[in-house]
Amino acid sequence: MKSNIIKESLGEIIAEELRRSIWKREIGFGERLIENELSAKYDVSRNVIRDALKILENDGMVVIEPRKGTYVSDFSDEDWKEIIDLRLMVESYAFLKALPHLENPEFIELQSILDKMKYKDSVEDWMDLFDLDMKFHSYIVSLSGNSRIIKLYESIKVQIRTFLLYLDEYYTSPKAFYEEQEELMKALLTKEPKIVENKIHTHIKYVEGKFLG
Amino acid sequence: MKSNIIKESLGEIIAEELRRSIWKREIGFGERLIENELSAKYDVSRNVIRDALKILENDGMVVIEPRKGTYVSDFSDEDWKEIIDLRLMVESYAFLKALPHLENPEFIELQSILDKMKYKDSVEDWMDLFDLDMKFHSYIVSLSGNSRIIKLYESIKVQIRTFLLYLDEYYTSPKAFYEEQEELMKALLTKEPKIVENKIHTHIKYVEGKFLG
DNA sequence: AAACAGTCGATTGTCGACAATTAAACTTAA
DNA sequence: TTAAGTTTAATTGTCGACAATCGACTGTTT
Repeated sequence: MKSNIIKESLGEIIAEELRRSIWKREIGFGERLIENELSAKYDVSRNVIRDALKILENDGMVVIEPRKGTYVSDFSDEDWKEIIDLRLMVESYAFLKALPHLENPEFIELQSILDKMKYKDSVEDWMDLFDLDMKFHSYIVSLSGNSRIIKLYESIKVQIRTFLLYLDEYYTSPKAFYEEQEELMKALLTKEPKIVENKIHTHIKYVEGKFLG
Repeated sequence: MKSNIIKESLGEIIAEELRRSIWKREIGFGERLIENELSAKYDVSRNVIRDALKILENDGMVVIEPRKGTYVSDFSDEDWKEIIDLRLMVESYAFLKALPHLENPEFIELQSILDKMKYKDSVEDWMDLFDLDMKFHSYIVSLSGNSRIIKLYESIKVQIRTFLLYLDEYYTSPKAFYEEQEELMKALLTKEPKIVENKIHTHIKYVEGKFLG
């Protein structure tokens, strides 16, 4: 059997490095990124760096101003609202499309994620909790069956991840967050489109409301 | 006053050239694109070509297989369905968001597009008709106010344009198409979310149905 | 003949160098 | 002093060359 491993490109690796740097706050919002510096830092050619920056541009993490320079996105409240709205649009759609594919095996998978969340109940577990939350949502989107929407969601996830990172200062109750998730699960179990749509709507707006009022 | 013209990159120009080549059927679906050949043909470096190909990859017009090669997307019926679904998702959402911004000036703009469509009633005017249709939809999406969704729609438009191009063999009644559009306009004029949502749904599915059953 | 390994040409990936552009520092003139 | 023009340094855009990889072809072994 021929192996079908797609070695990811160097650019993609660097892009992931940069993403992590932003998430670790080693790189700040609005900061300018100099191709030469990154080239030296990661010991790859500027070409590779430029590839990486274009990848980041695609998922909205940086803004490239031709002939001027590249800057880490400086998200405004308006940006966050746009992102959350985009998420809401995609998830509402994807969840409804996923409903017919939700059977026992899928529910078991979802429940296992939910179970893990239950014990991440201290503030230190915050990020773990979010990662599990994203995994939960991501899994359902993947069941929607539309590869383009799944791909779009990957890009949204990067931005949501960034949003949550900066949200964590404002957020204090993992318990409440878990209960929210549990309610979403209950809604899914009914397999009633109307119920699911309403729940996903309030679920996402709930997080938005915490930060953006 | 400092002029703020953003000269578009060479890569973007080449990408547009390639798009047109595909639309003019000079390049076929599934065809392999050799960087060196394109580099020679357009008299730019391979670097620029690679930029262009990445742009096309982003809006789904080509598939880049790392270390293997780049191929023009070979859309299957399943792909077309995905694209139409994606369009439906975005337009449904964007139209509802646009409703509050639809006032007299906007309706006048829309009506003027509609008027132009009315006289494109022969089969030869087919492509003009589609372009006007896209302009109509695009204008409403732009009123949604979400810059990310507007950008996403730009990419969907490229694919829709490709779809319609290959649909035109199957389509024979500009008249019916215009009447469809007129109904959508009527729905918008009510400014009733439910009515608009239903109409946009049937409107898009109508086109899909013509081709994909 | 089928399965495998080795070779070779074509193609993509990566690099360093140079050109074009920008923004800042510096002059000069009113 | 300010405003406009000019030089300069830093940075991005483009290029051609070389390295790595892939797939087809060839020959060898069983």
